Amino acid sequence: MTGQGKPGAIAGELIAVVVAVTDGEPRVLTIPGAGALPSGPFEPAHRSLQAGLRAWVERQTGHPLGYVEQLYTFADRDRDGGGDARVIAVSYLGLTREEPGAGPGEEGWRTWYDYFPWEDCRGGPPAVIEGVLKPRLRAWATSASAEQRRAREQRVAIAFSLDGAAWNEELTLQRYELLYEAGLVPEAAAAEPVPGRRMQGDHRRILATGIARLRAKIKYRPVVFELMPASFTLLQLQRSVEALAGLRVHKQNFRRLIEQQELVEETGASTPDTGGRPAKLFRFRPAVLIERAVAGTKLPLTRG
Amino acid sequence: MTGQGKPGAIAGELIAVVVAVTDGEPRVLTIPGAGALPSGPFEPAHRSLQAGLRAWVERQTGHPLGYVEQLYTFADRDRDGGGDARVIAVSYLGLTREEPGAGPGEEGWRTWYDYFPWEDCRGGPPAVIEGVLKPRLRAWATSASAEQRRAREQRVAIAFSLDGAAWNEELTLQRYELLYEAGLVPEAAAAEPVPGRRMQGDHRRILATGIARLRAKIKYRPVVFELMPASFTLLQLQRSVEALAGLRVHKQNFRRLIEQQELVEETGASTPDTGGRPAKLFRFRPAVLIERAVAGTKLPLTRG
DNA sequence: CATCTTTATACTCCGATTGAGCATATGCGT
DNA sequence: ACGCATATGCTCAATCGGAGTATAAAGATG
Repeated sequence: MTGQGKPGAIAGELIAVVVAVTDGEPRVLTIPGAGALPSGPFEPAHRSLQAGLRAWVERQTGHPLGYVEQLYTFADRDRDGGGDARVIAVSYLGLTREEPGAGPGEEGWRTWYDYFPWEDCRGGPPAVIEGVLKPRLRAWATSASAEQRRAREQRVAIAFSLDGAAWNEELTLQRYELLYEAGLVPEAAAAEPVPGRRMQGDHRRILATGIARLRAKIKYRPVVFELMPASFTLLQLQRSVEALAGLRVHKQNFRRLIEQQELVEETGASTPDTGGRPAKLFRFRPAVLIERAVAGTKLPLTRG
Repeated sequence: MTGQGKPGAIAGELIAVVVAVTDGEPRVLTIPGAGALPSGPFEPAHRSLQAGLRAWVERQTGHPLGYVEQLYTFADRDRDGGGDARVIAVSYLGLTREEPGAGPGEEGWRTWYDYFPWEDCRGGPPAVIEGVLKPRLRAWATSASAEQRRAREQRVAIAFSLDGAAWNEELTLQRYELLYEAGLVPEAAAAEPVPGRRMQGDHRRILATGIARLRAKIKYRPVVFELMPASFTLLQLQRSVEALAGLRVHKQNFRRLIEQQELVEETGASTPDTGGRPAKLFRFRPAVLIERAVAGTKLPLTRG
């Protein structure tokens, strides 16, 4: 209360959701075999939390994280065994490019839709939702008391857009939490879990947090940059955005918005390997980077 | 890297930005005399970080925090003396109502514009900006090398809307950071600090973070609720939003937006003490609370 | 070479949103 | 009764944003 209390001794842990987009697929860096996000201790030698995170992610991937953003800090009792050792875990979202041969070989990049199949709506509504999630979530809602039932039904309806509303791609975390609460994921000791690769502990939850944050952010901050190569076509840029959002967007409107914001400029070159008419190559305008870092961007992903 | 490293021993601290709106003024809870935000240790007894925060804020203010949101977690070397004891400080934003006589008397509520006079643009652009901040920030920019100079000028121009753009009320943190970087605030050991009450350590920075977050949030989440009494007039609601944003909004458009979103419903009663025609009293629609908590709200505060 | 396929790019249309102002209603004080 | 102050309802125009149409420029195919 007074700010003078003696804090109890605890340990610090850093967890990273490191994202790249390769060939139009959103990928996340994992520890191969372990089914876990990379994580490491926060050491007194680190200058700051972010410095600590950067240090060991760069050591592992071999190239620096451009954009780093704090996600969330946990210290829930049920994370650790319940013993005396409390751990404060600070999770981060980091963006990078998956360049071939940069790190020490054994990198575990994986499409994040392996973990959340229902989040990929680029080819229309995924069949899993209608076929598996919807009936099982309905059953879960119905099994509750009348009081709770309406609340559950409403939450399910909103999260999965069952009420006819447009799919809201930002609700990744809410959807995962619903599935967890309904006991439909292996992390919640589900007898018959729903499709989707599991992760150690609460790592899949952290990943969901990162996806949700990134999906929200690309709409108003120019963070796609960090995920793109030096030059690219407008369609490649669009595909990257679509990969992250898990949604298709109107091509012409996408170009209109990108161009009217003057985020990019032509390099002068063009690439013929698009299958049709060659596309002009673009690069991000360096001046805009500073400006937009603070001011914001727009992308044609409607907010519900 | 492997997630198995032994984390170093450190301490946990919780810092709260507790906000209320009283008589159309945004107020923040401080430790009287200390010039500090309330803060307390994270104890192993706490179930989670949020639970710990709620526990002692409720004990102090006497009424519960409705909305609590994590702001940021720091562990910078320069926060503590530089000794061995590293502290991980987790800061939170909490919303409540400043009800009279609820807590043990000595509560230190203060208008947050005491700390950031330049953030209150409700009566037009504050004179401090043109009279003090602008010349001194310009001087700071000019004093740099040609390379840095342009970048500084641009940052100043964006943060304080010197380029003719509309005032962006969400840039509270960026503005404070600029002033800090320019050595114009007492926390940065300024010889001749700019107006604005200082705080202990980095607490004013944390407060700026909270203000910025809240200003951004009220535009798309129904968080004003937590700050309003059970029933209120639309003008009172508008005044609260304006107090937080530090901006005036168009009255008719505000009402249009509020009503078309069906966030509120009439209580049936009306209050005559508005000075003119009596105003209808409204309350928030409980059903909408659940719905909007996830879906979002709109407010007529244009985003730059 | 004509034609088809494929992608790129330019332009149009229309409804929804939103900023701004005008007009009317309804209380109070004098 | 009259003016004042606020509440509340309505209009108008500019813009934005979603969706479609039309044209351009390559390679592939007969």
